[in-house]
Amino acid sequence: MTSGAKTDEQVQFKTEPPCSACKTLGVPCAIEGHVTSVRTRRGQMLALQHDRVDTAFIVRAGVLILQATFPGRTRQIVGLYFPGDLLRSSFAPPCAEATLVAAGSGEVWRIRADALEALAAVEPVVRRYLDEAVASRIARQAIHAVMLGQFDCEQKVATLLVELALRTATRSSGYAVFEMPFSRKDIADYLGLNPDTLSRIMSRFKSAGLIGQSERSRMAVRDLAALAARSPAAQSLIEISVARRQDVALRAAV
Amino acid sequence: MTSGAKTDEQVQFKTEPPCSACKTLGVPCAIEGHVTSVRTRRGQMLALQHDRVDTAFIVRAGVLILQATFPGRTRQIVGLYFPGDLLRSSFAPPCAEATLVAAGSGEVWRIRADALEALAAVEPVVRRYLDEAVASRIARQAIHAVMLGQFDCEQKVATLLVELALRTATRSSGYAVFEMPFSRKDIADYLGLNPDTLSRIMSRFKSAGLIGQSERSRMAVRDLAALAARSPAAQSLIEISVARRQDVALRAAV
DNA sequence: CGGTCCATTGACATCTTTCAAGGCTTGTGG
DNA sequence: CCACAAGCCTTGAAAGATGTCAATGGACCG
Repeated sequence: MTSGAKTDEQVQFKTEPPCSACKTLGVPCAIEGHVTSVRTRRGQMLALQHDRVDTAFIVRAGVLILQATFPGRTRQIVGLYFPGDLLRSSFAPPCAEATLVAAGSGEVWRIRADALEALAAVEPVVRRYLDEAVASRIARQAIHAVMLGQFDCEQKVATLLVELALRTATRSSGYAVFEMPFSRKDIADYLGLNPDTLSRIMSRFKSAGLIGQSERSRMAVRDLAALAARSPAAQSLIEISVARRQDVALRAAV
Repeated sequence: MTSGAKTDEQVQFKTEPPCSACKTLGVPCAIEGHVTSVRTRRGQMLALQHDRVDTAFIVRAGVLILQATFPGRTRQIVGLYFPGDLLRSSFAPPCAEATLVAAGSGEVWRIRADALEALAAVEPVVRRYLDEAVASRIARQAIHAVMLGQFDCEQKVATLLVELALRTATRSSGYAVFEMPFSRKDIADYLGLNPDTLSRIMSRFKSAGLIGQSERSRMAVRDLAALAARSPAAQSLIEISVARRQDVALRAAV
């Protein structure tokens, strides 16, 4: 690690036209000059506490997994962080072996939480970004909780597929195709199922024509509407997805 | 509702010695002059969006329940809010019939989110309170997610009892006694169980001597250590509880 | 005193996990 | 280029846990 964490005196007011990254992710470019950029590859662990201080991570590309393990139990993935999402080390529960792992190759910005706070104090755009990122995280965790507590296994899988499709899919000849940087075990640990059960559901979805044949690390959703019909949370996820895009468009227009 | 929401011009800088409420809950008293105080009684619903604007709630006494229901499923309680906790309407997932309900009698401060934000901009104490309240909420939701996804039903119940004991119990002759402002169904909906199963677990705990005979809306924990031993999350909850107290003590000392 | 709501408990059904075997994919080394 | 090994995924059968339904009992309220 050559660049190290930025210190407070480097934080200063900057006004620039929105860069392309701002337009697509909603992350204020004012932050860029103050971060350490980290490239990730599949399975790479990121230290949550850097130099023992509260640290913030902003996902630029790829997906981050925040997982927690309590003694005697298998791990639970408590959150998926997509491009534009923000994560702070203080989000991780104490005493829970919380770790942050890259699901696939990608890029992450790292910045000391106090430096980010200082930026937010002088840049209203940054403040708004922080507020929204945090509120949307809590709302999404709430959806995750409903899913874990109330959905049966088929609904859980449908919900995840809809979420991933809305987040990262590109359309190609009727299919919504997206990278699947998770192993079966990862998905199972996110949904609170076991891998065998998950495999059964996937097979069922395949034979029902909802998804295409899996090509290892890539997923092709054939009938997103039918999938959404099986997920009680679909409407909420769509709403969030729409809100995010409008929000980004709005910010880019400013 | 006679007082109505505070408007922006009412927000101004105030510096006072910490009041007793600050010392016990960690909520900066600078906020007090700008809030609408609401008294609650059991089952009372609080409108999440007041006058269609993002609203913040700060619990002063009692417990608030944030619940969400997706179409075709029973409700899930996604969070319990104890005295000192902060809640914003943007924390509720969209399209999910999210409602905020008082679990028992108590007091809640209500303030427009933008007014609170303006306060935080000029009062570092308020800013720090907001940051910590939000981070601790996310961390607690993560613990909730692990519980919902990985714990068996006995561990879930043990976890809730430990959490409530740490939050609100008073010791009396060896027992940790606390008010139980939740019905069996409330608890079941928080833990992702059904009420019948929950009842069985409670009976099992009673005959094992972990808890005393229930006296309707009051719980007496007989052997907190044994209960904690059955909850993989006990250590985390204790940690959070200790951190909160130290934090409050620290702030009161300033 | 009777009614209503909530909690408890048993019997049973269902869903999910567990365990084990086998197949497929991927990467490595000859 | 092929053979082989390792890991992951799939699938069946059986076991276990949890949910469902229904009956009963108790507390609170009018």
